[in-house]
Amino acid sequence: MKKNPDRCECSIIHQETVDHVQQNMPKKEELFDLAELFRVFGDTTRVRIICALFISELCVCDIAALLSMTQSAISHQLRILKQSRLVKYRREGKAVFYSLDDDHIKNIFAQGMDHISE
Amino acid sequence: MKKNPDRCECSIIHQETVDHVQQNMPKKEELFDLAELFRVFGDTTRVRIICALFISELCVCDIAALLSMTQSAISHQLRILKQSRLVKYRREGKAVFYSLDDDHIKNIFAQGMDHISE
DNA sequence: ATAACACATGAATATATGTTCATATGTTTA
DNA sequence: TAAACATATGAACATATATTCATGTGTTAT
Repeated sequence: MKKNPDRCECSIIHQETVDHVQQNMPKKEELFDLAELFRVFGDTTRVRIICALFISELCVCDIAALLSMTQSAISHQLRILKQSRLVKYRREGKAVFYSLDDDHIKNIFAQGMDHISE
Repeated sequence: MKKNPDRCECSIIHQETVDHVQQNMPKKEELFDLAELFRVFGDTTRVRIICALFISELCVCDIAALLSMTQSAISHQLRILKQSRLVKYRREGKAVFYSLDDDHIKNIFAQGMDHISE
């Protein structure tokens, strides 16, 4: 996944436009972080977990039962959601309850739904 | 990537909650499509292309030069964006100009930026 | 204390995916 | 028509990642 060939093999057609865009683009690192966030949303299991948590706080076993998946698989995915600061959790005895920890997810998902149902 | 073990190995703790969530969740196929859309946003190159197109319509070579990547790599990614109905294109002589074809992307990206800059 | 339960996690495996390379397609110009 | 250019695309390769399996950690109950 190298990303810096010496130069583009095409002759550049619109240098001024390219310069203008270059000057107004967000920084590469910022866009990397943005892609990283969307990558978290780009998995069916995680999307289903998030949608479930829209409706109710749930413990790990609840989610596993709901999605017919193993506790381990769910736990791994919850870790990723935790690392992205999208879910929070609280311990209650042996159980750990997860819930959403972000106000933007709902809007992002709603907009996404709008797109796919066009 | 099997997703249907015979049953969750845990005893289910909150069956009523699980039932309630199950009844109110969007359909699995719908959530698959949603994840598929976000997966498209989950790559740095595609995110950078989209951000560039926020600013200006661009031909393939312009984008390749802008991102210091090969024409081929850009072309492959544009195909994915095309298939997801996120970009459109028009031909002008030898060049093909790409632009955004969706009103939701801007909102989704703005919300995403909000999240990462928290 | 020890067994049982809920959850977390490291390693391994299978699959998905982004880039490269070679080449094909479509358009313009000589 | 042929050459040059811009773009598209199939195959190969390398990397990323989701699930499984085995096992570790933390809590409760006996």
